[in-house]
Amino acid sequence: MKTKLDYYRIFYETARFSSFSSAAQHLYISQSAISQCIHQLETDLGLRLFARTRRGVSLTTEGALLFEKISTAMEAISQGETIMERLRHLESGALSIAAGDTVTSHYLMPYLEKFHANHPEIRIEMANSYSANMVRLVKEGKADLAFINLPMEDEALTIEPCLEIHDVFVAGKNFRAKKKYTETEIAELPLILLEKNSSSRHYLDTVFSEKGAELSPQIEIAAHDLLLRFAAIHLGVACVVEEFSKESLANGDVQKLCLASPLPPRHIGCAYIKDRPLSLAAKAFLELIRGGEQE
Amino acid sequence: MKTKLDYYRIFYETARFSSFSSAAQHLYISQSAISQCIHQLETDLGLRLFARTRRGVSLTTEGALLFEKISTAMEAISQGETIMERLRHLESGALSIAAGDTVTSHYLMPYLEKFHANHPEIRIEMANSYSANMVRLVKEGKADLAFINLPMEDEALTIEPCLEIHDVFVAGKNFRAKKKYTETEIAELPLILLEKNSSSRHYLDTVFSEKGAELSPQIEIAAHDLLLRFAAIHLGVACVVEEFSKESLANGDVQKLCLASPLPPRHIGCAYIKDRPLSLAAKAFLELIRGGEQE
DNA sequence: CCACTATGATAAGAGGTGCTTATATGAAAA
DNA sequence: TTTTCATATAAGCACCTCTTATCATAGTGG
Repeated sequence: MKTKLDYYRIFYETARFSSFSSAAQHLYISQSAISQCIHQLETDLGLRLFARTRRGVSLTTEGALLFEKISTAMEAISQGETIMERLRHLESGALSIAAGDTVTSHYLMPYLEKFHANHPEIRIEMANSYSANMVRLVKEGKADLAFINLPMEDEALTIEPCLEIHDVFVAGKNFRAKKKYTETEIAELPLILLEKNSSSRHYLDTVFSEKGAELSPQIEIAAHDLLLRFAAIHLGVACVVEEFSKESLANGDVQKLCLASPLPPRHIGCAYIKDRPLSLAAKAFLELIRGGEQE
Repeated sequence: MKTKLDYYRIFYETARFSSFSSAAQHLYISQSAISQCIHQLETDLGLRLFARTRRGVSLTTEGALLFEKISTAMEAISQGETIMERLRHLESGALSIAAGDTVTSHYLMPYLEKFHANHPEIRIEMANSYSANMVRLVKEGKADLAFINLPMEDEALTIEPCLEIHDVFVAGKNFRAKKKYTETEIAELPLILLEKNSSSRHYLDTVFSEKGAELSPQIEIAAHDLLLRFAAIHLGVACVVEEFSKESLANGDVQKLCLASPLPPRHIGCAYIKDRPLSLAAKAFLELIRGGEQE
């Protein structure tokens, strides 16, 4: 049971070549080595494995039985090595990312596209959820990376900010905006906000209540894009992320309201388990995000 | 592709134990050895295989993929070793014997029975045929041993006599036998002989023609046992092998005719390929035949 | 028929590799 | 803190595997 495994590889090749000398050539070792190796194997196993004939060797009944098993073993190992090779060159593998819809479509999309272009054979798995849930996915190893709203603290995670975002208030184009709004004035507008369970909303409420203003929106919805759509048709004033609203702002569907003191910027961060190496695919994707030169 | 295979075994055990130190204990080597080995593997493959955590290690995504393959490899090898072990102790394998019906039933049977009793897990395959055909089976590796009528010469075969047999003439119990018969007298009797294509018949013809007597049997048949049956019901005088006719002779169904000069003894021989080791099972069976002490 | 080639077996020796022990490092537990 | 339990690293040695060289045998070819 403690026979050198390397002997089996030699046995394998020798059996395939039916010759000590040609196997030796193929393995770049001397014929003598093969001879000794097989001899050793036969001694260890207590069985004759090869019948020595004038022209090379041939497997005995017992040797043939061993060869069956060793073949599958060697093939499995070879497969494993091939897989490792491919993994190393990112020609295979999987990338599992957890991120909210908004972040995915307005931020990650181009990176995903590029990553897929660079590594078309890597399967990309996206998981959509709330921040807390995404963190859980990462901790359970079900996702490599999670893109979440900061701030977020977790002992077990490395969290690095990757995008600065700005919360702005927008209204439809016919809305008559004042030059500047104070927090209190904003609070009096007919607001369209995200639902209370979202971290963005939670953040917003916190900021405003610190300024002594309570937000009581007329409309609460779950999707960022709908905020823009609702604002565009003058259902109210929405608080959106400027970076995720470029299109609507650019084509004039909505206008941005000026605040006396703009809301402090927030960050989108990328979270992954601290003491566990990222999969190569995840590492590569992270490099892409960071703006590093991709291989 | 030229990574030391032994490393994979260490990798395998380490992965199973999720710990360098416990794997080390289990493998009876030092923890340091494991550490170095895994490090080497990771370097060779260019991938991280284990995530080092506070309590032991765990496979990375890539490591898990490798482990799948290495597992099947290690299991295959383990199976192979088990098979070899069983073969060595004759707890498994096959024994393929070529022999004629008569030889099988009157000579080999008790050996086969004993062999099977000793090694119940070895499958016994019997091939029935004529001598020439049996020799072919052995040469083609389709039979380990062939039991044939001697003399028989073949460069590629080792042929060892294993049973001396005597051709005798027998008649039914009512047959009035003379004291002694000469060859010529025998030739004049109503003979029952084997068919011309059998080697026994060929031998008989040769012997008699050397004595100047031609045999022209009244009845020719293919099976030895039928010779006895025909002789018993007084259809004529049969030439049979004494050793294979003990029963009929003993219970008086037939009587043996005395010859002035008995026919020279022949031999049954066991033939096997000269320059190819016998399978262990065949070797063991041969030992049994030779009367050697079985393990 | 004898040299020549190709097979594997054997002997002896060198080199290298994979162990060992010892120590470092780091994090968690006490 | 100190202790404990994990892995990492360093240095050196012993063994084991491969090499070279030679032998042995048999088939091949001129």
